[in-house]
Amino acid sequence: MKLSRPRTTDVDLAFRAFSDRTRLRVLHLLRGGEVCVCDLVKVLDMPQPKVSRHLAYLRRAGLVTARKDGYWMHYSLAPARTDFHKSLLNCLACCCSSVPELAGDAKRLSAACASTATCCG
Amino acid sequence: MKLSRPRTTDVDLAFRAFSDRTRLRVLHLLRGGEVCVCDLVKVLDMPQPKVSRHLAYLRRAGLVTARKDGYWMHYSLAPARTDFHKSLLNCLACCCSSVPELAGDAKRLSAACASTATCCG
DNA sequence: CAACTTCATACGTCTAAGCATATATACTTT
DNA sequence: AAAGTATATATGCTTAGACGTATGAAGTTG
Repeated sequence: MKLSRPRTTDVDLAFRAFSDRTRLRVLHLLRGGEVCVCDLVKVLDMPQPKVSRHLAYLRRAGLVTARKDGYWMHYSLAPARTDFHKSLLNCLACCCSSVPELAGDAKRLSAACASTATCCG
Repeated sequence: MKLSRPRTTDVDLAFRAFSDRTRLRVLHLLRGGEVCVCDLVKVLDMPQPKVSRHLAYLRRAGLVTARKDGYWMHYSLAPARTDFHKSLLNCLACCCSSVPELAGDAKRLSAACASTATCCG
């Protein structure tokens, strides 16, 4: 007989989502409003499939929502429905100074969105 | 040349700590005050080395502190020094209803501490 | 419709991490 | 000091998950 492992809850999914550096960076970038995948790829300087894979995880965990617009897929933070979700987003707001990449990410995102060579421009 | 991976931060350690069901249960049990390892073992009904291993993780992540008293090692939640840490503990408080084991754990802990066959008694 | 762009997913590989078991350490009691 | 209790760690195994690469699907433009 196989040992029954505990059912995976939203809480598990959420904490696991936050425990990967790439996903944490994505979530942090989305705090300023929706961003399309191509801009995330530019800002994070990572292969597109890697970014998409992490976005899929965040979607499954209910942490982000996607909106399709022509070529582009825009992602945003899902509105917090529970107190737990709110606290989690609060953690996100608090960890800027402790995670080295976050400041640079925010800067590069503004730059990318200001440029004309982007879906935002 | 090897690809340099990002340095692991306290934030990473903390989120990873919370993303394991066993550690989440331990942290939740400690919310009521310090608990010794043998009681955690009873309440969680897990092999002692497993519990100790997770406690070691939580100690390294700065989330719990240990106090030795004769036979027994008492663990408690580390006081939150940062806003991030506070938010994280707040998540812990919010997720009771979403994680099925937590309610039963709390009950079994009271029972264990009320019994005479324990270090608390 | 053919070429091109954006994004998602499938596949195989490799590493991180959880587990059970065995063993070591620290302390107490006799 | 010998036996017993509580806790920590070491070892080997197994699985989850992150990665790069290749490919597929959806939409746009000429």
